[in-house]
Amino acid sequence: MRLWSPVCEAVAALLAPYAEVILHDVRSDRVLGVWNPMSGRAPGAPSLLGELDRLDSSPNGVYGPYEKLTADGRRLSSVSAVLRDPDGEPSAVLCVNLDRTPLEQAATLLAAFAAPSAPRPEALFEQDWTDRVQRIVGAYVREHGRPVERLTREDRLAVVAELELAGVFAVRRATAVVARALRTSRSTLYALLAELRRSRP
Amino acid sequence: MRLWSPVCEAVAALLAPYAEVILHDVRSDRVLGVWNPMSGRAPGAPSLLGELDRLDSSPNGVYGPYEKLTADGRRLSSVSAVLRDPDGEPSAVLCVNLDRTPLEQAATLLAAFAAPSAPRPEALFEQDWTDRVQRIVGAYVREHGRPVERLTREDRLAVVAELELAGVFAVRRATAVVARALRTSRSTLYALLAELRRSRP
DNA sequence: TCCCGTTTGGACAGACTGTCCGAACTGGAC
DNA sequence: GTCCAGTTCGGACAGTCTGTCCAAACGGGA
Repeated sequence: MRLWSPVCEAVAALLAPYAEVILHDVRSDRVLGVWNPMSGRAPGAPSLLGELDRLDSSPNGVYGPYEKLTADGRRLSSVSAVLRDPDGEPSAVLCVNLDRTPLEQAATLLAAFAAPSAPRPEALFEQDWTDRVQRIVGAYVREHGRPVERLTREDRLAVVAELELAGVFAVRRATAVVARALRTSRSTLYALLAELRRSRP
Repeated sequence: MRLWSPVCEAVAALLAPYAEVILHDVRSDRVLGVWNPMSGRAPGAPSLLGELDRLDSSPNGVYGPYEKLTADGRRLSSVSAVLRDPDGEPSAVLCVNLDRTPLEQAATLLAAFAAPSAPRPEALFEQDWTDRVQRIVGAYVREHGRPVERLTREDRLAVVAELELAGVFAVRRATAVVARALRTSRSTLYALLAELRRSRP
């Protein structure tokens, strides 16, 4: 698939130094090549393309852009494209990761000039998120007339879905709190969560 | 200080099995005794009473109740009392930790009866909290007319204080994002954070 | 009673957090 | 220009938290 290399190189050069281009092999699920490496991945590494399942679900084979968060705190905008053989079979996946943080920082910088000393209402973050958990669980219980300890697997799955949707699991130590609120074990909670994210990642 | 043991035992018995009573020795900063152990601490263990500094700052020697969160997700209401020698010298600290989760669960259970199928508007959690970080930083920059990379130590300290107040650091992976937004290193961010929490814990 | 799907605690690897350190850097004072 | 105190930085580290896996226990039908 060295066929695609020039394309990758061109894209990488165009967007350097803020974009990384990765070419994945569909067959072996491995990284074929990386241009402008940022994420630390190298050729030969497993692709970890959970997305491959979904790749057939887009009409034009292009996915994203969607947001990623790297370990060191950069925000990436990421797009993928399925590359096909002449016979139409998917053979490779091209991913471009663009680091948004420099742009954002430039934006805040410019904003400093543009805006004339704005007031700062800055609504606070949800402080007592454990209450939130309790309330979401409570609401479900109420609607279904079943006390927490008698919820079925499906019930809990639904509640976990709601909590996930509400972004609860982005909070530190949330799983312990949720598991306890749901009267279940850490193990089971993770199982539910995995099941959930399998169906809608 | 076995003088206080009966008191501890009585309190523990009264509130069992949802309360833990810990008696600390001020002199050695160690745990003298534990009744109804819940937190896994045992006599002889270091008290880790950072609170000792503040103990003199309350008129009656009673602190709390304030909220704690245990590793396994229980919410505790916690109160402390400074016990004094006949000569008025602080000699021990009595801590009572009451597990609130059973009560809360009972409350949600009862709510299921009391409330007639409420609607569920349930405002969502802050989804894109990284934007929030950018905005808070941006607002500060704007107000002080200094671009991010030229903020002084004091500036950053102030921004971190705001972010902390906004609960940002309760979110997973927040430090990396903040460090990057503040154009500083992880190390320095933690230093600022430590300095901050030292002054107002 | 047996069976099958579910739940659980425990073990585990890996990620994340927070601390510490020596080295490098910075901006004044001299 | 040199020196110094204060600050920042990257790397190393221990400890915690996350998420996965497993074998054993459980539970409710057939």
